[in-house]
Amino acid sequence: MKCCDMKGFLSYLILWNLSKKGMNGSELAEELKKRKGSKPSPGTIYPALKELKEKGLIIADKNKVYSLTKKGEKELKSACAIFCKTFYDMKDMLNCCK
Amino acid sequence: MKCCDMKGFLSYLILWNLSKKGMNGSELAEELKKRKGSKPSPGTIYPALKELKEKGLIIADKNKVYSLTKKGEKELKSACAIFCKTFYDMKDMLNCCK
DNA sequence: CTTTTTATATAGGTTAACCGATATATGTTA
DNA sequence: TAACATATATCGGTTAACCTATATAAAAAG
Repeated sequence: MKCCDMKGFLSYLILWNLSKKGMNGSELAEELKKRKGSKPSPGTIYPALKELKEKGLIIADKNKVYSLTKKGEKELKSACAIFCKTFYDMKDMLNCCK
Repeated sequence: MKCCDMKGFLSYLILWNLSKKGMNGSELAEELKKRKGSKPSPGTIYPALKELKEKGLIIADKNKVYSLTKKGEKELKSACAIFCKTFYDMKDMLNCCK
């Protein structure tokens, strides 16, 4: 166990980012870099997109710009609910690192 | 890959909870149940506590009530910073699930 | 003191999440 | 069109995170 590595939120963050704005794989990687500090590798981002697509949560247009399906929007909403319950006191966390 | 499973925050949440209040293992498990919905098993919680102790981030008193060390407080602060950077727009997430 | 319950500990195994390396496809410039 | 750059795809492997099952210790009840 590696403390506070904060893995496991890639798919969540992909859905979240795509809900804001349609993006292709590399734009998405840049977006994640802003959040995480390091850019996820192609071997991370494309398999993740593939799986989300196969699950019917996202779709791609001809230019491989991804966006959420209806199902994806529902999924994101429920994931947000879990997130918010888990970190119900996240506002205090904002103060913590000041 | 299992979408939106939100693993990987156990240690972070342990540190966070202990920073609020000293607790033993089973109290901590109850606290995590409130957040996650399901109670982490003994095989999850005690190895996690052991590792955090071995890393010098937490200490136990005679009654096995754990609290943060100075090092643990520093670690938590930096973990909070990472969390807040990664989820800088978490306020929007609160609205998302309304 | 004995029994029962509660708490803690640990070994072993599973898997989700991710990355490195590599290959191919697509676009861009000369 | 050739050379180069960028974007996408996939395989194979690693490991962090966690759980199940089981054992032991401690506390509470009888």
